[in-house]
Amino acid sequence: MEVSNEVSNKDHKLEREMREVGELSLVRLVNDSTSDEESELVSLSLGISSTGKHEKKIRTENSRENEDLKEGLSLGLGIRFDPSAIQNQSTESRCDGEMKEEELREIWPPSKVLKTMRTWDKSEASQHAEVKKARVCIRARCDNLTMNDGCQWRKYGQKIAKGNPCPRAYYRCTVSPSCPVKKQVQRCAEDMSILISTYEGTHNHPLPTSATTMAYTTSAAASMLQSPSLTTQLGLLNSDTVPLLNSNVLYNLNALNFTSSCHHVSKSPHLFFHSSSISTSSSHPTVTLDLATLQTSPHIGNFTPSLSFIPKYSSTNVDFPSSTFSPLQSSVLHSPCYGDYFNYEGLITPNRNLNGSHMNTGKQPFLGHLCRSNNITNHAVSKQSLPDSIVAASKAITATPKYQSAILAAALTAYAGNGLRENHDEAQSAGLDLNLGGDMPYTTKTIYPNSNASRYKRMSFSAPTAPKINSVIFQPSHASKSNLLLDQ
DNA sequence: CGAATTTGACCTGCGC
DNA sequence: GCGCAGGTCAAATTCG
Repeated sequence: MEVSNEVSNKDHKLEREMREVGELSLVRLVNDSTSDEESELVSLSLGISSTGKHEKKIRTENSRENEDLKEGLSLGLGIRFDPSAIQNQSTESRCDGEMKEEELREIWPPSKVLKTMRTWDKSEASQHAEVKKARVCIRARCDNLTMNDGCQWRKYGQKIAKGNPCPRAYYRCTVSPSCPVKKQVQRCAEDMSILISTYEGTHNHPLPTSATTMAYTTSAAASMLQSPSLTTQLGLLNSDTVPLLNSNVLYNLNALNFTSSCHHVSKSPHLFFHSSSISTSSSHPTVTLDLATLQTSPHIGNFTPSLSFIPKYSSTNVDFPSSTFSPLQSSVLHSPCYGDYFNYEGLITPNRNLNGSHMNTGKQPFLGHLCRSNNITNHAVSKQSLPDSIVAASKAITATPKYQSAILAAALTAYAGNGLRENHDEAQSAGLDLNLGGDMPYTTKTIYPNSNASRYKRMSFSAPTAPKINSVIFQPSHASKSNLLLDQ
């Protein structure tokens, strides 16, 4: 009995470690692909929450085990971060229709086979336990038990977290048994109608079209957060560039495939985010995207955020000049594309351009996408040409290699959200199927509530403790000028 | 009957 | 070192 337990524990250890190695390798890949100068980024990314010593250990482990992992990881790597791979994937799903769930399952071996792969994962992970993964937290009003992000999840645990009477459910991505992505779902204590979904990790497998938006968005947000280039160089950012990066994450987030009950979001013709935040808490750096305060206000142009940012990697406070919300962000948010990201069923519109041809091969500049989206008009919103400030911002960013990983992440997000349909009628006239995104149903059924109180006898219901985190917070303000505060 | 969920037990990290 | 809280495991249970 003891022996079998020991073996079992070793298996889990291996599983964790294998997943961790996958994450680290992926981080390296995305950085390598951005520029020649990314070697610095690689090490910084790896070192986000680890010491140099640990980093060294990771690399040693990686090289030792790399050969065995190669096969298991190569597919996911290519699809995840290689733009051409993304293009291929997208192209395939556009040409042949959405990659069906069944097809995905055929690609991956049965769970029993891949259980061995997970076992692999664990041995590495335990050795790299200190390497904390970035998380992307999404708050959205949703009546359903869970937000439909297009992925398949399997519940593996549930627990009451301190300060919230609602149980937190733990899910694992089951599209691929070796996928390291996890999700936590919990109701907001203050407002039970708000569902808080926290994503961790990056998918290492092909995703259903309906899931790509979330995947790329969370990936981009996480990359943004993890990018030392962004967090260490904030002194070079201005109020245009910060929203520039964030806008694309937020922009793409609006394509989330909410279930129909999330009408507050899915039926909104024009969406914008009241707030998003980045926290770099000691345990897990987290990007929080708040969809719960979405509004359909036509006065988006008045949206002026207050911004505070305390970079994790720098002890130096940075003062940003006051300014209104980035015109680029404003234009993006105003974009008909933005509003039309949801079709009338609240589903993601396909990644096609107005001609029905495939868009964005992954070689187009990031800003190009944004400019193009600005050209597609059909709504009664003001059209803005790209202001000089944005051009300046783009120059500033592209001239700074250290921003490139963040840009890449944002660009991937843009790719995922590219080729939006102008509206449903136009799509139909073009002979397109707007529902290519499909809607992979959840396999989970019950998350909340849990009546078994005895299980949580240790829980306490004290008020949430004051955040000890550094944060970036975008908040709406009706003041003429935004407040850019820095404190630590 | 296999797959998915539930839930008590256990592990781990962190603060004191 | 201890206790707490978050997170995970895995046997039992439920579901389709």
